[in-house]
Amino acid sequence: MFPVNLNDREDQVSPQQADGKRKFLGEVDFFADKRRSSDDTYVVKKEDVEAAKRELNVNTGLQLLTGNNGSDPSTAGDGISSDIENKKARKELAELQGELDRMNAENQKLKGMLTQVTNNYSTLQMHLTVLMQQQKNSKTESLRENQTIDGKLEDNNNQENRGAIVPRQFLELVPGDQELSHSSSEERTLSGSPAQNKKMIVREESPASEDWAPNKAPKLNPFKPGDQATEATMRKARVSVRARSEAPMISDGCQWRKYGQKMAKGNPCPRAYYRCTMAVGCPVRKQVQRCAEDRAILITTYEGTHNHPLPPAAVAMASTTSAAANMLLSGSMSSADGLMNPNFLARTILPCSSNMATISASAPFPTVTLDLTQQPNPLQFQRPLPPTQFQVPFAVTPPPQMSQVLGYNQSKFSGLQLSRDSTEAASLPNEEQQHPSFADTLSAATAAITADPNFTAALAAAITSIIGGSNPNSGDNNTMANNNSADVNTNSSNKTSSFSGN
DNA sequence: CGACTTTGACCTGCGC
DNA sequence: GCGCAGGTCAAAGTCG
Repeated sequence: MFPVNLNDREDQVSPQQADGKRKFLGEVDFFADKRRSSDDTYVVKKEDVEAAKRELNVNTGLQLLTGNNGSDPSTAGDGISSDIENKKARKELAELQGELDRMNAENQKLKGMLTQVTNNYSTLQMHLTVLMQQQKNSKTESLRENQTIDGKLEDNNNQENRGAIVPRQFLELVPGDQELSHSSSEERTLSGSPAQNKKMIVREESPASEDWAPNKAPKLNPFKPGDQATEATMRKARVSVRARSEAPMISDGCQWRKYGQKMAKGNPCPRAYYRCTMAVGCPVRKQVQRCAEDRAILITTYEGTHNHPLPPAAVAMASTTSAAANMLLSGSMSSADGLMNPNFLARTILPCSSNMATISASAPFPTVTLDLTQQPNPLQFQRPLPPTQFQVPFAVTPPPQMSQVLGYNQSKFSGLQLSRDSTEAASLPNEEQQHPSFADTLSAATAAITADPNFTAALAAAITSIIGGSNPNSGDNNTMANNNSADVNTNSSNKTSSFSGN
């Protein structure tokens, strides 16, 4: 499959080694005489080569077919010996096939085990999340009591609480030092997802210690000077999600507040700027813009990492983007040219998807693009990319996690015959256990993305389960349909027509 | 009335 | 230094 330059390989051994190899392999050194007689001239006559081949009966064919082929000139006219060889070949073939069957069976078994382990891991993680949440709540209560007794204990308790902030464990893909640099002990409650039906208590940053700051102030984390560069780079790293959606914005479980809109050069559609409002001082921002070539494609670019607990639905997208950004950065930092191996990243992000993961090295920010618009349509593979982008097509294989994706928002896609994850599917009625072919499934998924922007978050949830093991099924659909009321397109595109000269 | 959006102005970085 | 483009601010407007 990979072209191998034999000459290059030959170059890797010394002449002495090469000579030894040739003797061992029974090869002929066409250059030996020439080398001996004339050190500088390596002229080989074609006749010499042919004669040498005849003499040593060198077979340069690959002989990949082991079946009996009567017309094979190499065996013609050698009846008895060819029969023996054929039998031997058949025997070897049978052995190989047996071996292949064994390996296939083992492979299937391992796949099943992997699926089971993944599911168990997800379940355990959810349990852990809930338990730690409860523990954190109780600690917060005790902290409040301690504060009334002795204010000096606050720091110690904060230290403890840092370890107890659980929901962020899925977000801890970034260096942990940016976590909770809060100086304020002010608390507020956030309504969690209906799935958890709990109140999540978060420490709220005072404006003075705000992690994120406007342009005028440095956007760096103030508490650990040594990691400012890391934090700055982390903030710069971006994850872009391309999704086909008629909705103005994909729902990712977070609350966003629009703080600006701008006409970007080269795109008649305006770009909207959103800031996460789930916690004061959350540095996460996102940009939403329609694709210039195809207005049905919504490009959402995330930047930064949440510094507060998130509902499961938001965890999915947040950890996906965070993981992608982190991997991008860790890779870019470790490679000389600032680019990591695109194959590695892309496969890590979407290891079993037919979608595209694109890494852009274009300045100023390293960007990972998760392209969820890719359909089984070969034309889409011809989409031109900027020269600084790599595009990695993935083999279409039906991953176990895919069923999680497809089942995530099943209620929204009635009639698609999608199953939940493998463990859940076992308990479903028969008609729900029927798995569609993967091609159908993929088409359905694409249709679902097109039909409902929430699906994008569901897909991200599954991606997350691949990356970090969080359970996308833990999300409640209701949390996905959050109160994002901003409308880049309806408002803006109407205005866009008046901006058309731009 | 509070939360949110809109939109013009401003700031910053970059290329020339 | 200047102009441009991206990004952000903040006052005004809108909405429930």
